[in-house]
Amino acid sequence: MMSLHAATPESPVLATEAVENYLKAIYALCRESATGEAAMSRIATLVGVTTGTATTMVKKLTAGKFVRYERFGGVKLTVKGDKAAIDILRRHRLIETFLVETLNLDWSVVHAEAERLEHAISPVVLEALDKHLGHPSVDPHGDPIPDSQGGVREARGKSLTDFPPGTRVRVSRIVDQDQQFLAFVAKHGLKPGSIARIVAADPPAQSILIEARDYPRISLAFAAAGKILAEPISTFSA
Amino acid sequence: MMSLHAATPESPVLATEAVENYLKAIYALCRESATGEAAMSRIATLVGVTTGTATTMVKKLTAGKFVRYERFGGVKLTVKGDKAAIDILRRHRLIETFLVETLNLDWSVVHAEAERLEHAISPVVLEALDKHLGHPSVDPHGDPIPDSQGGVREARGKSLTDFPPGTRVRVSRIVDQDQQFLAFVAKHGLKPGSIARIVAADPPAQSILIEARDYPRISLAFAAAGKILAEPISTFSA
DNA sequence: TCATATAGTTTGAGCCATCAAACTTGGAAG
DNA sequence: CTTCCAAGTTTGATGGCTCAAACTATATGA
Repeated sequence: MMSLHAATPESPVLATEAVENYLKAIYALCRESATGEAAMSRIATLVGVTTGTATTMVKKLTAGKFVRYERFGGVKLTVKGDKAAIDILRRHRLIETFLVETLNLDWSVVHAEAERLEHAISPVVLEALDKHLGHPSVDPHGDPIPDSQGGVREARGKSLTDFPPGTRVRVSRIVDQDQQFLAFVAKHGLKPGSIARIVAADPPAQSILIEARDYPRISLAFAAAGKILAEPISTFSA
Repeated sequence: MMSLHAATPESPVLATEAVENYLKAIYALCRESATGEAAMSRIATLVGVTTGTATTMVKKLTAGKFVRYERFGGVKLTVKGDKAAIDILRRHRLIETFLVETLNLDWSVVHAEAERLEHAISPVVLEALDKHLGHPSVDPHGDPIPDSQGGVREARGKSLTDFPPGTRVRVSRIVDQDQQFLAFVAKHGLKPGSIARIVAADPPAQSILIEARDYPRISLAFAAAGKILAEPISTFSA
């Protein structure tokens, strides 16, 4: 597995904590953008720095062959940058899983904790953690955990807004790390693995009515429902 | 429990990773010095910087009220600095214990790993870890783990060189973090908890002969034996 | 086509932690 | 006493990351 903790002679750019954070941000932005490129201002916002700082850093990443980019153009990960980003993702998600599974921390708060630890964990500890957890394939939010070779199996599942009323579904993934939102999701029984039924859709109100098993029905704005992915359940299974 | 992760208004000195490392070093040096003070050059060596850098940093620690010191004088921890150092020690030792107990990593390599993680772990995660481990009182090296109030119960036990030949002892602590030495200790069955018998002492050769239960007898230089602490066992117990 | 707003870039500065090298102290040995 | 050395301090510089503010390119739309 590739380690970010060794500066190779051919690349003078250290994999510092800052570098790792930029790579993570660029990876996420490339995923969700139509063009597959990340805009400078989005990178800056996500990392939490000014755009000037982001420009400077992206130039350094370019020098280190982590990204491809030219003045006023979009930023794209190279194969090397992609590998590095996936490695960070693996660390982050295994740590989150550990915090929930082994330490019983609240599902909705582990993201921030993992954010700090992911930069300090070595390959040796990481693999021991992976083994301890039984080589999990998804983290507590339903996000896929890349394997040690860097392979990512994106979770299947469509957004809750895409199911016709009446469908019974199993929640598979929550695509948002906001603590408030995650707490809300947990409170209404919509964590990954939960079973729920789409009661109705109300397009004028931009919301749907949903009922998780053993929870009262609630109405959910499209914006929120869109961040919850699920799979339909045939009434016969489970 | 005191957290180093919040800069309080009254102290403009951040508890950065560097600051934590200096505090740990100063704590260790004050313990083992006769005067209870740490010499600048020793601090520099332990932290791994030049003495000039250490001087600069100690001045900053003084400004932050972590230590007391004046030009050309020794360095001493204040109550605040002592608390901070003990907090770091607690993090370090709990992490080491976790790495050995939960992740089954080799006893002799966990020190370096803990060194990296101790700066990234938050109070919340730390307390969860402590609970998960059952509130252990010593780490794998036999070093005491400070409790969450900052109390440290130093382990009892005398150095192996202090027992008369024939004594049966239980190893309680290894006072050295060198990976080589720890591996040696493990290889000959002298980890904390092990039972051994002092076979003979050979003052001219500056060594003792010792035999761990189920291991062949070995000869051990005073220098090495001095770093292994143990308690005598009455033949009736265990 | 031109003006302009928006996105991006550059520059000059600062902070943190570090080093090398020049300098200063204090004490021990003669 | 004086000398001298080891220990400690200071200074000037660097690298990494950041900001604010001045500047520039691009695209949109009038």
